[in-house]
Amino acid sequence: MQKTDSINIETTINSGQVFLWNKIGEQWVGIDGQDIMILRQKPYSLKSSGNIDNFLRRDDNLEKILKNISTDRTVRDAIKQSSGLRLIRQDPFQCYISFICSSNSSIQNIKSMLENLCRKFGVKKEFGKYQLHTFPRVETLANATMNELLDCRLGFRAKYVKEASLAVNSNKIDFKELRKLDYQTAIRSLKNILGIGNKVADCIALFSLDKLEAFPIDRWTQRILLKYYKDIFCDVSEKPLTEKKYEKLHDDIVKYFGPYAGYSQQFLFKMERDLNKKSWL
DNA sequence: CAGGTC
DNA sequence: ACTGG
Repeated sequence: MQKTDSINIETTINSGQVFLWNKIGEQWVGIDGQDIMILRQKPYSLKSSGNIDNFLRRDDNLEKILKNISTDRTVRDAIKQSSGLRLIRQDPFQCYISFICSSNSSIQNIKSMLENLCRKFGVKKEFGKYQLHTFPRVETLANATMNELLDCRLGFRAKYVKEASLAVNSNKIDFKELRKLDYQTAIRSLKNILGIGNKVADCIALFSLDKLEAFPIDRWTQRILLKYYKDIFCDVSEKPLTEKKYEKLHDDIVKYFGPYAGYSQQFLFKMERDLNKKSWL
């Protein structure tokens, strides 16, 4: 069991995993599916209408995982810089829609799109002294019209969100089943959905389906690989990856970083964005 | 140009 | 191609 006080809430929220969070005074208030969470570092307090231990992956043997990925020097430095950073286990539907919305967008804009969806399709819920809209239910989003989705400023992602919601509503996508499948099979299934490519599938797999070998390769990850690992992954560049190059690179990455590669990616991503002074939520 | 995808 | 900075 890990120490409860070793979680750095701000670092964890501000690491590109979650978007529907706001800092109100000293508290971070966020939405995970139908749940509302209120997290505070000082004095330390974690409150949730749902299961906070599940959200924070308290079942992970963090000591073992960090020790495992620390064999790489750059990852070891990244862990030191962002101590208390945790991987989060998100509501799968929210995670799925969130990262479909993430394509070719900024963190601030992704947050805005998701807030619009919650305001329009979510249910008002009270928790503590706060009242906010939860994330839309599958059925609600599946029944949304294109115009309603376009009103949420989703742009070309509107049709992806519509199709993706219909797929879940019809059980073509079943998160409980995907969770049981191995990484490759789950990824293949997710990629059948319009709007989900390799990178988005990896984010969904890592942040909501317990696939710790998922290693989302985006622009930042490519820069990281080029900057720190060019001798290990020979043909990396800044150019967009083709389908096959992504898969080949991912294979090599898992061989190098190991079964907890996704944890490595999270620390590296956080480190490099902070280094370049990129803003979060 | 933005944590990509079709 | 949407959209916002």
